[in-house]
Amino acid sequence: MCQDCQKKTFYITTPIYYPSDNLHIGHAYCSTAVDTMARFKKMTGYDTYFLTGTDEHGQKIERKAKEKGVTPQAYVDHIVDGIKDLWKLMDIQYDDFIRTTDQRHVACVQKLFKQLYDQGDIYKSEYEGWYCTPCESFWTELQLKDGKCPDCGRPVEKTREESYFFKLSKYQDWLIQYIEEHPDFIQPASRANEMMNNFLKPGLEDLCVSRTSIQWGIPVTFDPKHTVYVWLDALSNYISALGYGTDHDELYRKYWPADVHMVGKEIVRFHTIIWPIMLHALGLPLPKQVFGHGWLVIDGKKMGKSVGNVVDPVVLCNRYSSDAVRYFLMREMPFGSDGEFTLKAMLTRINADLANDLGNLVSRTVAMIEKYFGGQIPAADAVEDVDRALWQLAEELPGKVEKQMDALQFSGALQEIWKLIGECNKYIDVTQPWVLGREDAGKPRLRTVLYTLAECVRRVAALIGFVMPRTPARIYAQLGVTDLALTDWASVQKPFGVLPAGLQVHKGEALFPRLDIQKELERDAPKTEAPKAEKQPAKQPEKKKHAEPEYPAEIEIDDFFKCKLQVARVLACEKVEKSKKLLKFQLSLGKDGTRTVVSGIAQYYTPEELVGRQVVLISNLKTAKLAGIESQGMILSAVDAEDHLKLVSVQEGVEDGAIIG
RNA sequence: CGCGGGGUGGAGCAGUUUGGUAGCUCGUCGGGCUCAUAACCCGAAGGUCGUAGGUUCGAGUCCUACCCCCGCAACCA
Repeated sequence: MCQDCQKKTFYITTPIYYPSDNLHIGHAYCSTAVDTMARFKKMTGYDTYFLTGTDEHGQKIERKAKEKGVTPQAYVDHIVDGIKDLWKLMDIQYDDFIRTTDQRHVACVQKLFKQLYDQGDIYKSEYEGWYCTPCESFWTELQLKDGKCPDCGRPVEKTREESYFFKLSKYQDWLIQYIEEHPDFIQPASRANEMMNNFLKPGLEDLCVSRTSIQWGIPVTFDPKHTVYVWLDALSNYISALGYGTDHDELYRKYWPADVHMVGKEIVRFHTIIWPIMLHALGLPLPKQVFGHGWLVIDGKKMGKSVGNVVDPVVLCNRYSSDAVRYFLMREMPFGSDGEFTLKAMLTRINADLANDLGNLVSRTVAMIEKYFGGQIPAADAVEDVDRALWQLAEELPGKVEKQMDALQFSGALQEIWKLIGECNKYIDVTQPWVLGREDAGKPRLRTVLYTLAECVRRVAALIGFVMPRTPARIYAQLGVTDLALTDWASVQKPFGVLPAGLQVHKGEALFPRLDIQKELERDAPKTEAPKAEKQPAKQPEKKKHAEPEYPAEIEIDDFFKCKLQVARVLACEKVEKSKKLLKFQLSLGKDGTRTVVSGIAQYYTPEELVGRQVVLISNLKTAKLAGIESQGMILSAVDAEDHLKLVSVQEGVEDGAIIG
C-alpha cells in the first residue's frame, strides 16, 4: 500500500536479459506480457512499478567483447542501446531499467555479499577442480571435455582453489516447507513439482558463489580477486533497483516484495531456489509469485541462434505494427505453456481479429453514422431487448477481463473482449440498420442501434489499451472522442450510455488493413521463412540432431588432406549401456592396429549386422570421451532428408587400413 | 526404471482437478446480407479424444500396462 496516495502497489519485473546479442521475439514475448500486466494494473488503479534491465557480467560477454576488440562495457553499451530501442518500438513502458554494471547495483551486491559473509551464510572454503594454465581458467570435473580444457583442449591440472560458498543446504528444509505452504508462489504449479523433484528433494548442495577465473564481474569487496557468481549478482537486481540498502530506499519500502517475477521456464530454478534463500537469509520478504512462462517455439523447436530460426521482433513491428504483434503474442497461446510461433498464424490472427472483426466493426459503425446522421452520433431512442442484451454484455465485460488478467490469462481477457466485438457484428446483422434507414419510421430504432454500436466501440477502445497502446487513440479519433473521461477504466464500469450523443465522427483509414497472407509469406520465402512457407502437413522428420554445419563455398585441397580417412573393419560391436544412440566398435586398421570408436547410430543398425563390415573412419580425429568411453575416431555415414542413415563403405573390399583420398 | 510436458475432426488449441449430450479459432462446403477493410451473419460436413485392458449404469475425464512426440539432463565427433 502506498502511504501517500493510498493506492495498492503492484511491482512486476521481467528477467534481466543477457546482452550478448540482440534480443529475439521470445524476449519480446516476456516483456510484452509484463508490460501488458503493468498497464492493466495501472489502468485499474494500482500504483504500479515495472522493472526490466540487463545482466551484463560473465565470461561469455567478456569473450564476445574480446572478439570484437572492444571493452566489455563498450560491447554491452551498444547492445543495451538496441534493447532500449526495441522496447520503445514495442511500447514497453518500464519505470526503470537496471543494468548490473550500474554503480548502484554493484554497490548493493557487494553489500549483500558482505552481509551474508558476516553472518556466516557465506563461507570460504576450497573448491577442488581442474585448472588450465594457458587459459587461466578453472573448470569443474563435469565441464571438462575428454579430461581436457573445454576451451583449448589442452591438459589441465588438478588444483584446489579457494572459493566462497553460500549455505543453501542450511535453508533447504525451510524452503521445502515454504513452497508447500504457498502453492501460488511458483506458477504454473507443474513447475513447482519440477523444482521439488529435481532439486529440493534430492538435496541442495552449498553453492559456489565466487569465481577467480572471471574478471568481468563484481569484485568481492573484502577479497577482490574474487568476483561474485553471476546469479547472485543478477537476482539482486530486483531490489538493488529499488535502492535497497541505501539511504534512499523509499522505492524498496514502497514496492517490495514484488508481486510477480515473470521469468522463462528455464530460469525458474534460480528464482525459486537461490533467490528465496538469499532473501530469507537476509531477513527480507519473498516475492509473492514467480511465474515461469513458456517459450515460443518454431517448427516445434526452441528458438535459438544455433538453430538459426530466430525471429526478429523489429522486422515484425515495422511491417505489421507493434500493436498487432503485441496482440498476437498475448492472444495466440495460453500464457504459461509453450506456443508455436509461425508467421502464417500471426497473419491469420491479424486478419481475422484485427482487420475483420475489430477494424471492420469500427469502419462500418462510423460509415453508417456518417451516412444516416451526417456524422453526428445520435442519441438512443426506441429500445428493445436486443439492445439491452448487448448493453448488459458490455457492462459485464470489465469484470470478466479483470478476472482473466488476475489469473495472468492474457488470452482469456482478449477473448472476452472479442466476444463483445463479435456480438456487435451480429447485432448489425440482426437489426439491419440499412433497412431502418430507408424510411422515417425506422429512424428511432436506427438512432438506438447506431448509438449502441458507437458506445460499444468506445468501450472496446477503452479496454484494449493495455494490450494495444496505440489503437485506442485511433479509434477515438474516428469516434470524435476527445474527453479523457470517456477513455478510462471508470468509464467502462458505469452503466451503458457514457458516450454523449452529438459527437462528430470521422471516417479514417482502416485501423488494420487486411493483409494478403500469401504475399506476405512469399515475401519471406527466400529468407529464413522458406521452410515454413511450404509447411509440410505433418511431421516430416526434418529434425537434425545437430545444427547443420555451414559449409564454406569452397575450400583448399589442403583442408581436405587434414582428414586422414581410412578403411576399417568392424571386429566387434556392442551397444553402450544406458544409451539409446551409441554403439561401441572395435575396429581394425590392418597394420595400423585397432581402435575403439563410439558412434551414435544405434537407432539405425544392430551390432550384429555390422560385425565384419568395412567402414570409413576419420582416424586422426582428436579422441573424445562418450559415455565414459574413449572414442578414437569417427565413422562416416550419410543421412538423407528423411532421416535415413547409411554407413559409408567402399564398393569392393580393400585391405583394412587402406587410405582414402 | 533420470526429470518434466504432450498425443482431442484438415491445422492450431480448450476441456481431464469435481466422470454424464466433445467445445473454440482457422480452413472447407452451402446459404443470407450489402452498412463495412471481397469484410459481416447463419448453417453443414468432418473426431473409435495415442493403443490395449480395467473400474462404473456411464470414461476424453479415474486405474494399470504399453507406444509415440517434445523439452531438460547426458555421452550424439
